[in-house]
Amino acid sequence: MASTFALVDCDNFYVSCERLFDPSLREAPVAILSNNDGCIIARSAEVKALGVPTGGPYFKYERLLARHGTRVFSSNYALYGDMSQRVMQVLRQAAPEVEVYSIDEAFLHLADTRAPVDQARQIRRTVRRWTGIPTSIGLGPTKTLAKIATRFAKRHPEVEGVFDLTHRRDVDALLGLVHVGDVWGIGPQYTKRLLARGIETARQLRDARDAWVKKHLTIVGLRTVYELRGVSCLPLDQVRPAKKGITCSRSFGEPVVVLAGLKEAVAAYVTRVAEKLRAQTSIAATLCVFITTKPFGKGPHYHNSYTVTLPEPSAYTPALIRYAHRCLEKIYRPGYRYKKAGVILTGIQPAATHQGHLFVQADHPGNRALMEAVDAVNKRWGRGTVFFAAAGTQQPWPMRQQQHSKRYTTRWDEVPEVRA
DNA sequence: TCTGGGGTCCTAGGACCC
DNA sequence: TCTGGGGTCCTAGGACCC
Repeated sequence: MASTFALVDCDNFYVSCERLFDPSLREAPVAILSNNDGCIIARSAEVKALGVPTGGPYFKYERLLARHGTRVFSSNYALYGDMSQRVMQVLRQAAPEVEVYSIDEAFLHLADTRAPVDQARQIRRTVRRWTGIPTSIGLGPTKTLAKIATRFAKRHPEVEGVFDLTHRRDVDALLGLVHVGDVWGIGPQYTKRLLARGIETARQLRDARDAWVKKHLTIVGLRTVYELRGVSCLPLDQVRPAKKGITCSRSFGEPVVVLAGLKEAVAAYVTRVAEKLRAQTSIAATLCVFITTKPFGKGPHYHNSYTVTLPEPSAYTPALIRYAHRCLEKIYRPGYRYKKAGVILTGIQPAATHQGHLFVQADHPGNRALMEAVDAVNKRWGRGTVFFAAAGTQQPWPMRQQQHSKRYTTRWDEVPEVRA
């Protein structure tokens, strides 16, 4: 028997997290900014109604938002990550099979296949009661249709947060109303191609010719089309696979010109990716560094990257910093105003199974013990308590984060206070 | 003049997602 | 003045091998 997918999607997740800990926000328009306070990445319903798009640059909308009394926050991932875990924990108790798809979404297979809507309502109530986070839930025979159902649930308050798209007749009618660019898996480029072909709705996409879709949208697009037809091609992935690449990159608050500044930034990013690498008990075989002046601003642009294969896969921060600095020296050109740099680790493999190289001692036991000690201290006392001198103490490239809320749930000194 | 063909591996680039 | 960051997968093309 074909099973039903449920997609649980938190409503305005970052905004909901902020509102949870500051009740004065509940009636106010709220917007959350990206790193560097550059873009608007989450909006309350009021802000959406103002026509402010996701990803819109903050400086463009700053005045409009202020005029409507919008409360604006820098993103607080410590808080959102922690709240996300709480929501997912509730879902795991409520359903036998759960795929955590993103920080604010999960696909489920429901235990009781007879009354999925009742069950979805129950899950929604429980998440709300135990975590305070509001959600919407869409049901469908495929993930792609469940996505569309969720969108509908969010846009039509009369369905009270749950919409069921498991019945054929409903699907047929609804797909005719969904713009093709709003289908999961159809981005701006594919939308352009489809519109040029006269395909404007999800229903037209569903009925498109397989051969044409495969040719112009690849096998990925064809899977989407099958999913729209009710043929499930994207299974529920319950176990999160180990990461294949780990990246840390940042735009600089102020452009960086000198090599020494870039070196400090890159060392800090290496520190971060190496932490993530060790947290999943892996080692990396390849390291890539990139620097760029793009994409905005006047003047000559320069973008370059350099990739090294390590003599032996490693998760040892000082060694990785050394190689990253060598990469940087290869690509650095003086005279440019660099806006962003990043570090990417690939060739990731489990630390346990690695067969050590006889003559390369990058990861001898002393190094591993040192990393374990550093990670333990930073876990206990907060990230960055112990760090490598190469990452600098001045940080000439600070992120702008001017409107940070407190880390209510993860820092003892920032827990909410209750006054009698 | 006429000079194979198929398989594998790797990488860069492009598309998508939240 | 001011435009995020971290991922995934697929394809095409080149290198290399037999």
